[in-house]
Amino acid sequence: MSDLQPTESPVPAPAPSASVGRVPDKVSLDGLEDRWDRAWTDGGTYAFDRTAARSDVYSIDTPPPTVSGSLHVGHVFSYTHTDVVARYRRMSGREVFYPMGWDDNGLPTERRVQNYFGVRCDPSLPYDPDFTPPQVGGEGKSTKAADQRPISRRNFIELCERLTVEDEREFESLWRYLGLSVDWQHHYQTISAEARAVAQQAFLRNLARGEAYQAEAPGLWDVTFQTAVAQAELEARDYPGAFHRVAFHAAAGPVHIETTRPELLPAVVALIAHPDDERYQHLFGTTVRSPLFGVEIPVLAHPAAEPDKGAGIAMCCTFGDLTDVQWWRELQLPTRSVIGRDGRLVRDTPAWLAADAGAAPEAEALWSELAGTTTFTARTKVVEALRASGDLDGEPVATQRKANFFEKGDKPLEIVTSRQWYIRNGGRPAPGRELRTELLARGTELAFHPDFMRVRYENWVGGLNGDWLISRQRFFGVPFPVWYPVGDDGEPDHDHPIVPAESALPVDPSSDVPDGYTAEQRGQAGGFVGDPDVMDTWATSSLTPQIAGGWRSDPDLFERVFPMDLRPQGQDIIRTWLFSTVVRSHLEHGSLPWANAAISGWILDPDRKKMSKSKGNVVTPRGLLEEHGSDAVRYWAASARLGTDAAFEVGQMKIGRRLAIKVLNASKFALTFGGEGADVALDPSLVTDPLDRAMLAGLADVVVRATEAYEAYDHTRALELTETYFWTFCDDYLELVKDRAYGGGAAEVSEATASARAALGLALDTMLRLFAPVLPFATEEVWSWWREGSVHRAAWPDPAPLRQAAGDADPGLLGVAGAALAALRKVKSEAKVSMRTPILRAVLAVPATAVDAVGSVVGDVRAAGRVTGDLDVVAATPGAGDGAADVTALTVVREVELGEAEARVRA
RNA sequence: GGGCGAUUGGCUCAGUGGUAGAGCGCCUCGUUCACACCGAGGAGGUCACUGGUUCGAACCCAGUAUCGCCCACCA
Repeated sequence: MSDLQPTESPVPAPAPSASVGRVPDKVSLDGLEDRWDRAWTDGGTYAFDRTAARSDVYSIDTPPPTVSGSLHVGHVFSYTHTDVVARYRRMSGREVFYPMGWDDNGLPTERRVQNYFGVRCDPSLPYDPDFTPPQVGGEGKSTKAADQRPISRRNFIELCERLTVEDEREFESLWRYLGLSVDWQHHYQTISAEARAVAQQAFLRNLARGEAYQAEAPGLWDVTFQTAVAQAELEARDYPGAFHRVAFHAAAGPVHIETTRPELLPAVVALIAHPDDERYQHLFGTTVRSPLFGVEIPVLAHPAAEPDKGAGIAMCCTFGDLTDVQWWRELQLPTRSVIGRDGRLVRDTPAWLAADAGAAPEAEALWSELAGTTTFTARTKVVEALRASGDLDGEPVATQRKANFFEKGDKPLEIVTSRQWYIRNGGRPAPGRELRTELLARGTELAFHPDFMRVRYENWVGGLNGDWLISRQRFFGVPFPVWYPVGDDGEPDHDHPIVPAESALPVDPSSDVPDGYTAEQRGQAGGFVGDPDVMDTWATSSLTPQIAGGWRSDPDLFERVFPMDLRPQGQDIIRTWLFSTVVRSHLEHGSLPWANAAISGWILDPDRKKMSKSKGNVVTPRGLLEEHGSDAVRYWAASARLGTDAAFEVGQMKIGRRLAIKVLNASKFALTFGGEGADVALDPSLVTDPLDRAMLAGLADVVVRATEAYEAYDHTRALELTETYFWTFCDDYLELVKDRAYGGGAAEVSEATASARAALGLALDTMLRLFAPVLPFATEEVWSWWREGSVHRAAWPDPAPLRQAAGDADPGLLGVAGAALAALRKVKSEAKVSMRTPILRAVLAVPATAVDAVGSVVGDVRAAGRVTGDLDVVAATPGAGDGAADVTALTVVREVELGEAEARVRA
């Protein structure tokens, strides 16, 4: 929230300086998470400096996790990606605005509060300031609505806030343990007063500009939740059905149609075939009578009818599907609704079936059997009646069809006519086409990572078939900040909504009273009523940049963070969260809400299936982090590229753990050569040895390439480059130089020794910075041994001092030396002797082009290979011209004489 | 039906025109004083398939197959 909520720091941390300058005897990853989390909190390491200019800021529109759910490994995965980016940008000199939000608004919270406290929301009730819930903790209690006490919306929201505080504390704790470099001073809740005010203010501005409007129209309706739903919340699922071949009656004989929804027969308004369909030409312009109900309906032509579907002629009902809506609208058909909001057939006899209005008596009689039944029961009854009347041709043929479901629902959606609020999103043909073009253009401005994710945006925007329906007939959520005048006839005037001043927001029209009215006038003729609906949860989440950035309450902050730099999110909500945020920003600010969108992939379980929540919960994120260590789990996450699904792989975490431990140990080793603990010189001018220079030259290349990778949002590449070089550094370079770095214990430090020590220091300093975004704990631990401050506030490495130290050294020389060392190791390995076994004499054959190079490092190779006598280097390939020869493959030991290691002597 | 990804050693994945790579696993060896949560060495792949372009293809083009996902599909 932009109204800052100070975060309490649970336990005072030890002064960070206590450990500075001392390399411990024994290193460990255990306990680093808690220790450094405390130190970072106390040190304000990730605090956002709100005096920074916009150009220096890197702002992130963090996805707010749903707090009434639980975090699973997928969250850990994608939030790590964001944190890696945040840490890189921070080290690159940007002031990172990285808030955390909690999505505690919406159906999941609503349901949880109902069960937990045994209440339900009734917006018609007045607020009770002294309310105490009937129960606390829902285990084993009834979840039936009848057993839940009705309370006012405000009381309900208070309970939501009370319950979500608990969840949010737990979530924050996990994020801290994972090492997210969030500035916890900046966190927000989608249920908070500020978020509600932002959502209402944005809506009022949409309304004032004509972008929000109300319409009475057929729309998708969930009968379980009894609310309208938006196109973005649809999910097509397989649903069993059956084709029923049904006869309509024409003068010339029966006309057969096929339908999977015979219960809609009473709602039929026309039969429709394709204009070019020869079979039905003679019927166009005539009328037929519906079976059972005897309603006279026209036979019409429309190009949307598909000749090869079913019988080729369709029965158009109001409303069975979206095609019906299209026909109804374009052919101006009457409305004959028979399905109510509860999913049952309406109880009152529809006018066109009433006997006293001229309908056949049998029609009304049959209707009386159907009234109030579910669609399922009605279908059975209609089919029975059709069979009895002989209008069912043959038996129903089972089929599997696709039906639209609300993504959270389990019954197919019906189409119900209702008054709803919409926001323009380019989904409508005539007035919306221009907006659609603009929004598609925004899509091309936005940098998607990876780029191919853009097509999901384009597909969605291009395929919209209506504006964004934002009203929901639910109780918990952000209410529409409007009232309607009630006329003398007692009917609300929806065309002249009464709106509050922006300064009065947030309002709840079910309890607040508009200016110029008194509370007593609520619902009275000549008075007012509040809009009963709430906004879709996406109507609030589409404003996260505005909520987190202080659009309403902190314009100074907003100025510095908006438009934001990054929106990280999952690919599944491009059509919802990403798109709706673009719509709001485009309408309100005339800009994109952010410059970049980083799309994380799915976590797949070992069977290559999307990891389900239930499976994810078996392995809790906390357990995972505690078992492997946060750096290890972060390593696993960071090893997966953006937009790519990743396997949940414990093996990768073990590798990460090994890497983190190696960082600790190798650092300790590199820091202890001087004998004076962490006193390692970082002076590039001390580096004189060819091998040291080559190592630093290679490292400078790694810095350049890793930086390019991070700039391109390719953290995986950056990590891989760093990691590979680090292992070469450990396995070859450290081995090669350790004797020289020890300096034989001489009091006077030779130039060669000083060179090795300076190179080690420079390399370590650089590699810690390179690893810091992925392994924040291990790198910070090492940093604290010998450097001041936090590595996470240190500058991203600069290749310049490395290049200065390297001079014109060829980075390939380290590989040459490594190959020479490997050849000596191989001799011992094949002889099955200890690596400690001395080599009394050897001849090293190398490619002709590498003779000089090996010669320049032969001292270090001799030491590392424990060659006590002569080590001659000769050209393996007489004659030049093999410039491309692979040193690694061609470097072999020709003649060798092994000594005996003390170990073997003892054995 | 339209689209987007993917297909490389047992596993997880790099590799976008120049003689196939990494890690894990596996095999062999090594108690080395940074690290046994270790080290060294080794085996292991006709890069899904079929054509084409090219001096040369894992990589470019066309097509096919399989897997995953998005959109459309309710008569």
